[in-house]
This record gives sequence, C-alpha cells and structure tokens, in this order.
Amino acid sequence: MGTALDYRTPWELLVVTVLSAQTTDEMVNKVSPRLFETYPAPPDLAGAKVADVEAIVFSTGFYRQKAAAIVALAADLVDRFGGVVPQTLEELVELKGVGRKTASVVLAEAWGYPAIAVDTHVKRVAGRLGLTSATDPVKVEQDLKALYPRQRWSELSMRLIQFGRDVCDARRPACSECELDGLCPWPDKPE
DNA sequence: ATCCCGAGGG
DNA sequence: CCCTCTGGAT
Repeated sequence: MGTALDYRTPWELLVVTVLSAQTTDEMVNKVSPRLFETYPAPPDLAGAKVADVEAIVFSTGFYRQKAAAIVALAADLVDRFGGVVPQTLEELVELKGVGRKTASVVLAEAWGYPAIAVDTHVKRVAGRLGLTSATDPVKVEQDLKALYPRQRWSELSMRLIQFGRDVCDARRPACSECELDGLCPWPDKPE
C-alpha cells in the first residue's frame, strides 16, 4: 500500500516534496528526520554545506541536485520571503527548484487551497480514463475541476496521486482491483 | 537491463 | 521539443 510523505510544517512539506521525485515516500521518510533535526528551519538549511546535505539525502535519487536544490531553496525563501512559505501559486513557483507540481502540492496540502497537483501519475490517470487529451498540466487541472465541480479539490489532489501510484500504476496497473474498471475506456488494460 | 519521473536548461 | 540527473524497484 501507499505510504504518504511525513512532514510537520509547510516548510517541511515543501522540502520533502522536492525530495520525492524519482524515489519512494518510504525513502524520503527515512532521511527526513535526520535532515530536519540537523537543519530545523530555513536559515539552518540555507547555511548548510551542500556536501553534508548530500550525505543525508543520498539514496533518494538525484541526490546531488536535490541537496543543492533544497539549500538554494532555503536561501531563496529566507532572502525573498522572510523564511515563510508563500500561499500563492505564483509566489511558490518563483522559488528556486519549485515547479508547478511542487507548488500545487504545497498549496493544496499545506494551505488547503483548491489546487490539483498534476504530476505524471495524475496525467496518466486522466489519459487512461479519457478525461483529457491534453498533456498540458493546466488543462488537465481544468478538466479535473470541471469533472468534480465545487468538490474538495485539495483532498482530490492527494487522492489522485495516490490512486495513480497504487492502482493505476504505470507499468503494472491493478485494473482487476480498480473500482473504475467498468467505466474506464483505456484500450491497453492488462487482463 | 529497464523504468521510474520533477525541474532546469538547451 | 529534447536531454540530464540518481538510486531503488522490478
């Protein structure tokens, strides 16, 4: 079953979300306690030696990039936002190392805003269900919001990612266990 | 041996 | 659009 990312604050969510690419939540959860014990707040990480951070996040994949990225992110956050995680998509995306997906996750999960994070899991789910032909994340988010008008989109966002990861898997989708099987028009379903 | 898949850069 | 970065899962 799918594990979720552990975090205590919006700042921690931002960091673990950056670390979560190309690895498992389990792996991120394994390294993050030491990371946040060593560098509790943005100024601490901003002043860290990248090599020390590399040693901590090693095994999460892309570790050199990620270590440099979160140190630069911390510095950027301190310099331009007083160390406070912003609450708008525009400001979040301005941060170094933060793209639309990471920004949407923070907006929805940390701040409870009605954003839907569109990562490759969500794109894949939308595509297989025939909900959208677009690969454009903005379009996918619009289509999903139109499909679920005035719902709890921040909760839907988390559920969609988990569903894509745990059920509508890229390589081995569990179609026989999927509740949407009867409604799903995906032509390449496994037996 | 191949695939995973976000952000930045070309 | 394409490519690169990485260890882990399969």
